[in-house]
Amino acid sequence: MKKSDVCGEYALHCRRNEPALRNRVAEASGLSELFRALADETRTRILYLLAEQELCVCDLAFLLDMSAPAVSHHLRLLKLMRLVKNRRSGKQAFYSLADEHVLILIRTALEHYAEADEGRTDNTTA
Amino acid sequence: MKKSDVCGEYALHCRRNEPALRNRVAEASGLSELFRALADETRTRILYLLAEQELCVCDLAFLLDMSAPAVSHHLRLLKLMRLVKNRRSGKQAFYSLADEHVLILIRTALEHYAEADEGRTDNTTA
DNA sequence: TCAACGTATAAGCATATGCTTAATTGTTTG
DNA sequence: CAAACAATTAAGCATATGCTTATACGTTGA
Repeated sequence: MKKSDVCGEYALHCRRNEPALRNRVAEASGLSELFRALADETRTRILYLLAEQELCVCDLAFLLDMSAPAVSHHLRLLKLMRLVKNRRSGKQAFYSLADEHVLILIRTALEHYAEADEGRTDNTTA
Repeated sequence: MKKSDVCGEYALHCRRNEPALRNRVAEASGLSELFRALADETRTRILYLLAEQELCVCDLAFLLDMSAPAVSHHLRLLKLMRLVKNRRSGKQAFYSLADEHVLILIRTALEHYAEADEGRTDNTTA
């Protein structure tokens, strides 16, 4: 895309603050990676379950009514993003939350969700 | 999937706490929807930019070096999730953050990211 | 009212994501 | 060592997501 295609290249409101804004773009780099790990219903369920107590793969498979491979697959991603940690005890692998950031994220999301629903009384608009 | 496939159906650690855990599964419903809105690099960039100042579509298109339709498409989703709001001024539509939840989410994610990177000194493990 | 411009929507395509089944690894126990 | 079991990994397929281009909408100003 050519920059000249937008807004005639002169009437931009961002121009006077452009350096700061460019910084923002750079700083946000990689941010979505973490959110992508949270962007799946199964994974948020897993995290919220682990917030209650440590669980093994088969526990999760049972509670979520899913196959063990599917759960394992999700846990792998969550571990990669440092959202969960695990310890092995014999044949089983017990997973738990890696830190409290996950809780903050989930709690904030729930809050937002609640407030967003309030505002949705006039939901006829697009 | 049959429940009897997992862990022999008797040795589950979650059984004594099953009601609470089932509750968790239910409560987490819809949580991922919000995170999905944040699970895209372009959208996190947009939000982080709007955290700096109000901007119109063409500003964003310029700063992100993207087509206006693409930006508009993302803004639509963000608005739907109540993450941004907009006002019109003439031909232009100015977007800004809807509330402070977004900032908390982004800030927490950045924190987590920083700490996760620290722990990544021994990155030979899986 | 017509042309120009900023924004929004629609259709179509390429890639990404998540599940399933099947096979593999690793640990315990006979 | 062999069998059983929990977990993981791999391959394959269906769906979802994000971009592009083209088109439509809405406001401004001659």
